[in-house]
Amino acid sequence: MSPPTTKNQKLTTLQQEIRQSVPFDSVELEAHLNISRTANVLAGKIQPIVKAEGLAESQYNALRIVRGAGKDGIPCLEIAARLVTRVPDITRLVDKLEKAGLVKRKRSTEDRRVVHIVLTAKGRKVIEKLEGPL
Amino acid sequence: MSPPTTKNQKLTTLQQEIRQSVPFDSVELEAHLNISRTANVLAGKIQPIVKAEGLAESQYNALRIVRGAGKDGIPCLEIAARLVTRVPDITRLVDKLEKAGLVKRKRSTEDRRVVHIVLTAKGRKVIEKLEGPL
DNA sequence: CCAATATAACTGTTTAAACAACCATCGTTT
DNA sequence: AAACGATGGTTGTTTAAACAGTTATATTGG
Repeated sequence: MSPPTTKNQKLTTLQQEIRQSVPFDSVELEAHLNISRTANVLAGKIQPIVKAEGLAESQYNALRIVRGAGKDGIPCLEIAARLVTRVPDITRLVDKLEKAGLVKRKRSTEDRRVVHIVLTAKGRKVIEKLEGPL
Repeated sequence: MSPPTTKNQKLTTLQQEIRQSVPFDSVELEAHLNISRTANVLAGKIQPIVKAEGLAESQYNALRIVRGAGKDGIPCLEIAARLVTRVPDITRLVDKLEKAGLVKRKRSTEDRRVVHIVLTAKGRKVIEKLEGPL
């Protein structure tokens, strides 16, 4: 159905680029696909950089949040709340960061339910090392 | 993208919204986070709709591509190439669609390497059912 | 004060994504 | 036509995401 497109053709819209022959049901849906695609492309550029330090993108974002919290640290759930993408399992994400020695857990004394996450020196070094390439 | 207005507080930038105290390293990075976040929010609205039919978003997108291919079907890898987000494991994605009875595999006679994916009547019905809500 | 409810974090389990290795078939070269 | 590399799909395995249920502490209402 789609006419054979040549490789060097100039493509302008997403519909052309993915050779979609059927019009989108709605402009909202098309917008969403465009945005998803853009996010995906950008993620593809960032992933290999942070991966060089053994981090996934969400882990790197979490690490930045922890750094922003300062030396008092930040409660676990607050990290999840601030992450740009929803992460339902912040515990295990922190597990990995802690296992890598980038953060450490500190049980709060005021409210013994909350666990504050604090950046370690190693964690700071990793973030700073990644600042340039990113 | 228009900043969402929450109950008590007017928020203008992503930095404020996620209460990020540290400035972003670069505008590119901030842009990426904005886009990722937008994509994530939109995905959160679409997911529950397609999930009602037992589909993940990538599965739904793949199903739309198969529909666009018409009755001759479409080679497996061509689906992967047209998907907006990278899916390295198109085989198992098709596995699930086939198991759900939404598509069927058809080995090509001209080139016995390629497998054409064809939409079933059930698959078409599911797509049409989802067109409204989406 | 005690029961009830809410909150913060953890754990178990299922499902999907990511990466690599593999098999079958085709086109080409000699 | 036999050998070669390229292409299209599949399979195995590791890792992360998603969902639900559990524990421990805090807060609230009677």
